[in-house]
Amino acid sequence: MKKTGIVDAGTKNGRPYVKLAAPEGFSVFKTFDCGQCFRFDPTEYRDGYAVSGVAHGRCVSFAEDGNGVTVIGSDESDFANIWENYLAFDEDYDEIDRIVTSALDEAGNAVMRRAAEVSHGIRILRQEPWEALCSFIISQNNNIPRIKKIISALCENFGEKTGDGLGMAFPTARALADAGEDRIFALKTGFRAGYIADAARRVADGEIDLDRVAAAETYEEAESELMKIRGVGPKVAACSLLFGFGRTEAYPVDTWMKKVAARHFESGPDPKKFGRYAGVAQQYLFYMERYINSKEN
DNA sequence: GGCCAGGTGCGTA
DNA sequence: TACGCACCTGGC
Repeated sequence: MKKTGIVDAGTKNGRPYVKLAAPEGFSVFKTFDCGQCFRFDPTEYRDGYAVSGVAHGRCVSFAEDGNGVTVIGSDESDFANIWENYLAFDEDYDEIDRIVTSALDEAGNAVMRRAAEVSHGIRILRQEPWEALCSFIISQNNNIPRIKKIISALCENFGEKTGDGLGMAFPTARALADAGEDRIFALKTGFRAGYIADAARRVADGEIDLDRVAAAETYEEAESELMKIRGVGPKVAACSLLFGFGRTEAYPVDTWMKKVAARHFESGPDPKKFGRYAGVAQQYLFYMERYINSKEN
């Protein structure tokens, strides 16, 4: 794998930035468009594409153009300590692609090659566990614009200002537990208000220890711990584990993945065949299906 | 007006 | 164990 490195760093318009030699094929657009995170939006960027948002309690922008990727709002130390890991730059996606496109039978591999091609450049982000858990509780029976709206409202009401004062961090479990179900419901969370409150209380009280979930030996162990929370079923647990706990073997099955199974496979792909990269395979198939769907409509 | 949106819990067979 | 159905809300 080509080594990721900083090729330039400095300050522009009062904000630090680092310019990267990013891994070949890394796509800011696809990574932040594929539905894995809800706090980033496209922003104006000359000669390229950029998203801005908040993660790990910091405001940050990721910009891509013909020359590479720039992280705005980050100095060299933040990049090394936070964003390099957030973007999972230590993962070798060329190798992962080889694995997920050769795990099935001939027909299945052909589907996977197509999915990997359409999705080329997506990286599974390493988001904060609590934020991911809470976000995917909100995602159930919901659409992306409204999920983003609700999360933004939670941050505005119960989050703390980011260090640079430019944005609001995702509220802690304690903050949401203290807020209580009624105030969470008031932000149009609907029937999910009770779920969010339950999750917040259990996490804040230490009844559910997210560090222990992260350190769990087996997937089943981590899953069953999360599923103690009201409103967390297999799908929400899988999304949380994949996007918030670094469990790349998690394989969330939602309505899109059911469409994938019906459209492209005799009997849906067996996630076990993809081993510890089932989640990446899932994300590729998911992205392909949504891509196909957007072309048809 | 009814249906759907990146599910889940609950009641019923 | 395996269904069907309701659930808040907003957009079409």
